[in-house]
Order: sequence, then structure tokens, then C-alpha cells
Amino acid sequence: MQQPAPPLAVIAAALRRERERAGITLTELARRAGLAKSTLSQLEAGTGNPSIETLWALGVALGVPFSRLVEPEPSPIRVIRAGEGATRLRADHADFVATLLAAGSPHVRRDLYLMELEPGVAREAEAHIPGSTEHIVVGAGRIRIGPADDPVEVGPGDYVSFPGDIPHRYEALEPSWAVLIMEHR
Amino acid sequence: MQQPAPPLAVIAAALRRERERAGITLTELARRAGLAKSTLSQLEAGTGNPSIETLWALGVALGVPFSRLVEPEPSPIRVIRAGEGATRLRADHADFVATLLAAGSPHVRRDLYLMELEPGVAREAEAHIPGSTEHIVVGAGRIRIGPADDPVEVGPGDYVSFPGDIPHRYEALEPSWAVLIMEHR
DNA sequence: GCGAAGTGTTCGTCAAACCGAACAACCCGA
DNA sequence: TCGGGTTGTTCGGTTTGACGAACACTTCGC
Repeated sequence: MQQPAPPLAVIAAALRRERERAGITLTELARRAGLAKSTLSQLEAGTGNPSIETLWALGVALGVPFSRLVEPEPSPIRVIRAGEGATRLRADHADFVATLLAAGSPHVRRDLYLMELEPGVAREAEAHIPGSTEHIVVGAGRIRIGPADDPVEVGPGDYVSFPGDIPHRYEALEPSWAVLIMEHR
Repeated sequence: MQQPAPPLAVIAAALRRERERAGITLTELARRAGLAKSTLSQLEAGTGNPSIETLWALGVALGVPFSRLVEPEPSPIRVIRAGEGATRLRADHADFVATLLAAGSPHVRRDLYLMELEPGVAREAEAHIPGSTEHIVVGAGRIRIGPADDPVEVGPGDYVSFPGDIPHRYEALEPSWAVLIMEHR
């Protein structure tokens, strides 16, 4: 459930897509990347299973980050009005609502939440996914936030980030909302 | 200047790191991924140049997104008070200030800005890096925003996202601020 | 109309990634 | 102490990805 798409087809598509975006020919790209054009031809055809070095060379030659070549297509445009939002997380033991604004696509490990908190009991978050990072920008209110043993107090416009893989807490001191960027890795 | 690190060493490190994080043995990982443990051993040793399918299988077996295996390490904790912030972008032709909160590391293509706008002339942004996406959550005020030919008007708590590689504009209708997530690819 | 220069494709050959088994090093229980 | 069961390593053999040349095919220019 992590990487749904068969890689070969995706790479083939990405490769052709990027090359055409760059506006260069298969022959030229092969030359720049130091590959045989036959190799490249087969890759774009979906035949063949490139080595890392090969794909890397193509990424460099195309001037795009590597990951770009192993991921699907981008997205359109979207508006979510305050209070709308489909996916909502509600923590049972705290006055806490989080609205998912933009989920990370398969390999874009960055989820965007709108988080609303009411003063009351603090939200205790045990350490979750190792290596994740939380970014928070406060929209309104005041929130005491951060690692469980050493929280900071922030207000509108303030920004905090901290590792998500250690125990931490949110505690609203007054009705508040914030933007939460959950960055997995 | 796109992918600075030699891939083989990075992959070797990432592989071992992820495996240890998962708390499984080399043998077990090889079994789950359907690979020979000799192969895996060589990969973790930095010897050898895995094929995409091989690396993919490892990503699946480890339960981590593919990109995770071709990228370096993460980060610590940080607080930026409203008004602070080192790197500031000022657009000459608009009342517009953007503060960089969190820059994307080499392969984390996602920059986090705090954007402050004063009503006045609109900020016209020509299409920039192809494939980039902009996410905006309004903190306060009202902003007319989006593709140049079809903008939307948003207020506190509202979320908008749109492709950054088409011409677009920001226009504050009153003093406003917003969180801007610039997502390159 | 015909050669020249470009496109991307399909062939044999070779190097190398992958495999399976045999290997040394370690831990733990009898 | 001596096994059996781990760990991860190193060794030949086979599969296969990458190469380079020859291949059709289109688009020029003389």
C-alpha cells in the first residue's frame, strides 16, 4: 500500500514526459546522459529495468531531481473553504479537529492539515512514524506546543517545527487554529 | 547542481538505516523482498548498482516510499517568531513580503513561506519552475488569488492550491497574511 | 528525384546484476 | 565445551541490462 504503481511503466512515461518537456530528442538525451540510445529507447518503451546509475544519469541530463522520474503526474487546482474539508480527524481525548487539505501523493511525503483546537485538556501525541517532522504556523489563538518536556508558547504568525517521532503535545490556551504540515519521510 | 550526492553510497546508507529502523535482519529483509541475501549484502556494502525493480522491492518490503531510499537524512527543531525570520523576499512591484520558514533540503522539494500582503497593486507571478505546485492557507485578511484569468477570493482558514507553472497572481483586498507551501518537483 | 542528415527502432555481443550455496563469525542452551 | 541456530559475508554460474552497429523511416536541400 506504499507504492501502488508498477515502476517500469511509470518510469517509461516519466522519462518521455520529461524529455519532451525539455524539448530534446532521444538521441540528444542519450548523448548528454552518456548512454546508448538503444538503451534509452527501450526504457521509454517500457521494456527493461534500468539500473540506478542509468536512471540517475538521465535525471542529471534532464536537470530534474531523481524522484521526479519514479513518480506519476502532478495535480490541478483546488479550493477548500474554511469549515469544509472532507477528511477530518478528531482526537477523542482533546478538543481537537484536523482537516486534511492536501495529502501527500504516493511519494510526496508531506500532508497538509488545518488544525482547530479548543482550550481544554491537552492533546498528547505519542511518538509516531520515525523520522517525521511537524511544521506548524499559527493562524489565530495561542497554543502551547512541542516536545512533552519542553513546550513553547506560540501565537498568530509564529512558526514551529519539531521531530514528530518524539512524544509531544498541543495545548490550546484559547480557541485557536493552525496550519500543520506533517512531513513523513 | 540537482543531485549532488553520489547515489550508490546514499542508497547503501539508506538501506541499512531503514532496515535497522525496521528492526529486521538482512536475511529477513532479503526474504521479504524476494532477493538473494548476497545481493542485499553487496548493496548495503556500497558495492553494486541495483536495478529499479530490485530497489523497488526493497522499498515495498521495508514499507517506505521509494524516494526514501535515494535520499539523505532529516532535521531537528526550530521556532521562528512572527516578524523574525531570516530570509525575506520582497517583491518590488507589490506590497508583498515572504519569509522563508523551512527550505526544502536537496531532495525535499517543499519550501514553507509566511507571506504578508498589503492591499495595493497585485503581485503578478509569471510561470515559474515547471511542475511546481503552490499551496496557500490564509491566516488573516482577504486575498484574491490563483491563475491570472480565473482567480478566487479566499479568507481566514481557506485553502487553495494550484499549479505554479502557469501565470498567476496574488492581490490582497485588505492587510493579509498566509502560509505558502511552494512545492517543487 | 535523390542523397544527406535527422528521427527512433531492432539486432548480436559483452559486462555485470542477481542468484544459490558454501563460508566464517557470533550467540545461547544443553 | 560443544553443538544448533543465528548473523552477514564471499564464491562460481546464470540471467539480463547496456552497448554499438545496422536498420527503417521522415525531412530536408540541391
